[in-house]
Amino acid sequence: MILSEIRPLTLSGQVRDMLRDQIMAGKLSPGERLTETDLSQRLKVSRGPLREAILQLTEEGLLIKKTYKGLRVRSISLRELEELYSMRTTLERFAFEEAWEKKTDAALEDLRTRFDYLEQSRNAQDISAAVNGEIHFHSWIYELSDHSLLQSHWRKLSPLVRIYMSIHNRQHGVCGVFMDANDTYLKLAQDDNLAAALVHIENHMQKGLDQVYASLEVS
Amino acid sequence: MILSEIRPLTLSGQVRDMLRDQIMAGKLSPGERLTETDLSQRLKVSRGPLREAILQLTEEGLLIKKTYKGLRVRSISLRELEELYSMRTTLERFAFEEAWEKKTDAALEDLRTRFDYLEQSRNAQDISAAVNGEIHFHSWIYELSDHSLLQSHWRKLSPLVRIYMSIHNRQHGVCGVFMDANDTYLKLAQDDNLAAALVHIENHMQKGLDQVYASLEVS
DNA sequence: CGTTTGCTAATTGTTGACAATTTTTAATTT
DNA sequence: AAATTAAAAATTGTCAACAATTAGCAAACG
Repeated sequence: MILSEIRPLTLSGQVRDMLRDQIMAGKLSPGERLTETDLSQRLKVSRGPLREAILQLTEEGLLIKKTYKGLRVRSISLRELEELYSMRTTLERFAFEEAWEKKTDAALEDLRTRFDYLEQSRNAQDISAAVNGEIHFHSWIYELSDHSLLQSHWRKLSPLVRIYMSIHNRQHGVCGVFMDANDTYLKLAQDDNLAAALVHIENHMQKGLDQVYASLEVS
Repeated sequence: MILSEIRPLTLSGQVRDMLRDQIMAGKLSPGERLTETDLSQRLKVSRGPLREAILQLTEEGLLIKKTYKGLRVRSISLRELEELYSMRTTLERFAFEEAWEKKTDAALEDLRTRFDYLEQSRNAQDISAAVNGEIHFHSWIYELSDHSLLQSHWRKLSPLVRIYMSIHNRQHGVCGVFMDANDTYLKLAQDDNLAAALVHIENHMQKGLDQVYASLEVS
């Protein structure tokens, strides 16, 4: 008999996950002001656990909180977007360096599975699933790195990536940012050339930024 | 008239800072179990703000919290230490790349000031001040980078660096880990050779790790 | 004697009321 | 009428009591 540990789901944890999903899904739009009383009434939860959830989302960067002033949903400026790209490039290059020697056939099979899921969600035009798939696809290298500190920094960064993708996808359709780059990513991950993979990450990110600039000029 | 914004210091914020200081200073030893009731009585604060402080310190990695199980002060294993060094190398190299073009005479003067303060604390054998000085010295490049996302990741990492330094200094005296490397660091920061500086960071960190290994073999 | 079961004490999670602070609104003054 | 002040309404921060969960221990059972 195989049993895995059951970890109790605290109320504050459930609230945190719920709010995160809502923000990702764009139900709470960027810049929007939130009040604790309203949230606690709508969620049928007292303010204690709600405040704990809010605090965690603040640490993740999804909410902005000022003492006695209130709460706003994070919005991403162009400047912050540039920072997001450069930071992610740094972390993901490091992840590749750490993980490269740990690749196995099983791990590569795992990556292909994630890729297929992503493509499927894309074709189905399911924005939410596509964003999840994109994050899950790129999480692969971090998990493989087996570097828990790096993973915790990726967990800190990924919500911002998600929120940006959600915004972008809603504006430009689901086939937006990383349309074709991911199959190159998949190919290079399967190859045996670390240097080439590192270069691709750099290009991949730069391409994403360029698309953002382009979409800004149009609008 | 120049006035900076006054932000009210909430109770939870004060508790957070107080607890962080106590952990850094080693008043709460690694692995030690803490109970909320005891802390709230000793700090003369109700459990609400205390829990918020605890939550933040958990996010910083200084405390480990398990649902319904309790609270422990973080202890650093050798494995985690290796991760800490590699992660810090990655971030600090990135910070140098981002900040290199932004160096000014005033900024370099600032760095020298931080260096002097650090040396002074060292000579005075003031462990707490030396750790603060070390962090402040190395924070310089992150501040100069003007990259707020990078800075927030450094803020996440630095408490772990502090806690490690505290432990190490208490065991081996204040002149421990980075004794001579910092003046090289200072010299290279003032020079005009980015590549050399990047290499030094790598060496700097590796040297720190080697010292740890050496001290482990002795004990 | 070792194991299991049910109880008790201790600890964490949650709640609703209260205090401190800010924002809004209306009255007052110039 | 515009600007300033003062009361009020709304919102966030804090507290103390209550519920849920865990850990320790003793009695019951094999």
